[in-house]
Amino acid sequence: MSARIQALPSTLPITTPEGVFLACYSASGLCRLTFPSRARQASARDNPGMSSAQVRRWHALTKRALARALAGQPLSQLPPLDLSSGTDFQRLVWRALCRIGLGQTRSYAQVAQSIGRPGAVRAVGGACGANPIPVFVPCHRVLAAGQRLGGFSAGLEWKTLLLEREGGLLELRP
DNA sequence: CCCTAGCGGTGCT
DNA sequence: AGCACCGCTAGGG
Repeated sequence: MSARIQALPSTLPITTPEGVFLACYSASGLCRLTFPSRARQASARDNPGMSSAQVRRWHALTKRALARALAGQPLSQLPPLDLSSGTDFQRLVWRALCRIGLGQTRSYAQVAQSIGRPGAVRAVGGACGANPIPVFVPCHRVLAAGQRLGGFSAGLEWKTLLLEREGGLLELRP
């Protein structure tokens, strides 16, 4: 019986002025961040007492960085991001998103261009929607052509809020 | 504004 | 293999 201390993904809450986010950690880092939702998030807190020292350290970084992001400030140090859940294409897109700086935006077409798949515009939208770590992997900085807001799976209010906080806000047409 | 066609990746059968 | 989604886009009423 291997005393394999299985580092089960643990999900921990983060209380912010905007509501309670949930951060999920795998053995290799932050693997998911979910927006507050009016729907119950009660069950999501699995084993708060069972998180390892490392997870608690990562969580401290996540909390601080999220607070800064919501204030429109540059991120502080992040925990390692575990993006292994994605396909090759999705990870390619997510890496590209990480190169969009604070206060900047790109179009889905520009992102597609930047990863050398100029035709995969729509697929880029799909990959953005599959982004497991929004806010830190800034999928909200990708707009539709003509500075239109485009979509956001977690709800367009979040996309708008994040863009407003980052100040890179122009006028967008709904 | 609306509609349409074409697009690439993903997931389900 | 096929098919139906899509956070898209360009082009044409």
